[in-house]
Amino acid sequence: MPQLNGGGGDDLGANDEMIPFKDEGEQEEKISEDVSAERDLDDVKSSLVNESENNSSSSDSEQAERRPQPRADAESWEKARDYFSEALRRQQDGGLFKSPHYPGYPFLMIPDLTNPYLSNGALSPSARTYLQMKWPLLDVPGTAALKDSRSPTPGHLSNKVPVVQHAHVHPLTPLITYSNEHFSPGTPPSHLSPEILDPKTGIPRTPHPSELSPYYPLSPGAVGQIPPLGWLVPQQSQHMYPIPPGSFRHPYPALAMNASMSSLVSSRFSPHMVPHHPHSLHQTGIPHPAIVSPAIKQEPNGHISPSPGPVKKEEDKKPHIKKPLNAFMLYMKEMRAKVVAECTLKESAAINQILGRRWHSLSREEQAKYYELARKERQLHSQLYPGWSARDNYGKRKKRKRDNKTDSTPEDFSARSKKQCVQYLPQEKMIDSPASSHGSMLDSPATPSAALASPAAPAPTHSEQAQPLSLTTKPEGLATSQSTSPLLTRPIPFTTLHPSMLSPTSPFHQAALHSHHALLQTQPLSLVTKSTD
DNA sequence: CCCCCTTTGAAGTCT
DNA sequence: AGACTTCAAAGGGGG
Repeated sequence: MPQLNGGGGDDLGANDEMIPFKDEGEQEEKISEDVSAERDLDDVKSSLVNESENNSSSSDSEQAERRPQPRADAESWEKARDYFSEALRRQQDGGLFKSPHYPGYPFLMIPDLTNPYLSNGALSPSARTYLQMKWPLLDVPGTAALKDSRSPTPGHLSNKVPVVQHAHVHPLTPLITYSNEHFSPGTPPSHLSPEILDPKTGIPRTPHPSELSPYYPLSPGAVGQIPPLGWLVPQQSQHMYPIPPGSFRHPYPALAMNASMSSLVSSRFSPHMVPHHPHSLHQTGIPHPAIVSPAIKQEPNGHISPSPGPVKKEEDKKPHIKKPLNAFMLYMKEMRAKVVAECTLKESAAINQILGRRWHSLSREEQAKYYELARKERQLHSQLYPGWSARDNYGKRKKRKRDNKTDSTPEDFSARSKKQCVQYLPQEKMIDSPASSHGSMLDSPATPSAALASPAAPAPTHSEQAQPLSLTTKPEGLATSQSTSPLLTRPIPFTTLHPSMLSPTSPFHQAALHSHHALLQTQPLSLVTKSTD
């Protein structure tokens, strides 16, 4: 489906829907402890949120305080800051960036930069750069109006991804993201090309034929717009991605990057996805993270073939293109490390539970950021892989457990996983739900967009269905148990909009208002419907 | 060694 | 149209 929201305002979308807090109650029962734990996490989060809301550049500093970074990084980081400052100035001066579309985006997402879990606690400067570069994607305004003046493209982006991106990236952009999970700890220093190391195995791999002939079904236009690999070059230093000879280097990769690039760099762009080998680069020179070479990726079979081995037959030809990440996934990637840092537990399942809750506790704006980001990713993905369909990946994974989840005792898992976190927690009162604290959920994506014909309309599924039902995955018992808690029915408290959002010029402003209203209107309905169950 | 678990969301298939 | 399935990330646990 074409993503027509080019227009933009609707991008934020997602607001109509409210995200119900499913299971809150149940979960609590199961994991009351967890709740408290969550609180703790929420604290962390709230602090982050504040930062973001303040939109101050303090975040980095704050983070720095929390986790002092290695000196080496400090320098580069410093530079980065300068750069951002500069960008910010431009933004303000030039007015190119009306108010931040995503006020929250900024610093809040950087979490991982200093996260000890990442890269052994020290994200290489390059990594930061990498992150910075990624950000632009987010910045891509859905609206043509926001386009960079330099942008050659017409204002109508229609269902095309705003490929043209702005050199001037939002100053904050860099922060975003995606973590560095790909920057595996112990990632080889600059001279080694991380991209050629299998993240899991750490085994250096030679560019695979499949990789060599990357398949970038980019539309001609898109391709043309994709700049050379300059962005791969770290700003501060060239540690990270060795650029093939001939590649041009731009002093400010981030600035030079356009939407396409940013997307390329986006979340899934793991270094290893970025072949340093000249051959591995597409003419565009831009690998996409979504593409996973069967040979390399430990896919379904779980086999990892470090060795390029035989040129994989057909499979190679058709690399596995991953689905674009959804908003929550993006959030997870970003926040996981943080959560992990907060808790001793490392089990992803447990972490994910927490993340799920935190997700709900996010303010609408915050979630909106991710929805937006996800939307962009999808757009980009669709552009990059026009013919790709989610269906293509069906069956590639090992068959998933058939919903037997019900039998599995999640409690077990939760219980034990939560405990570890609990230790940290202040054990304050266990609030019913994070939602209650924030007001919750609300943000579901895009309903508005849906209304607007946005392709990505976030399925209302969760928001609405989930509520009382506690959906699919949850054990039935839980679902049925108290489902209809007052909490769910609670009107949305969420009234706070960040000032920046209120900027008349900000698309977000409108979207926010729109969504807010929509939300208010819709919520009751959804509640009603749900509660009846 | 490989799947499960767990989360939400998107997109696919099925009824 | 609505319900249901699959997959996306992640990484410890367990068979």
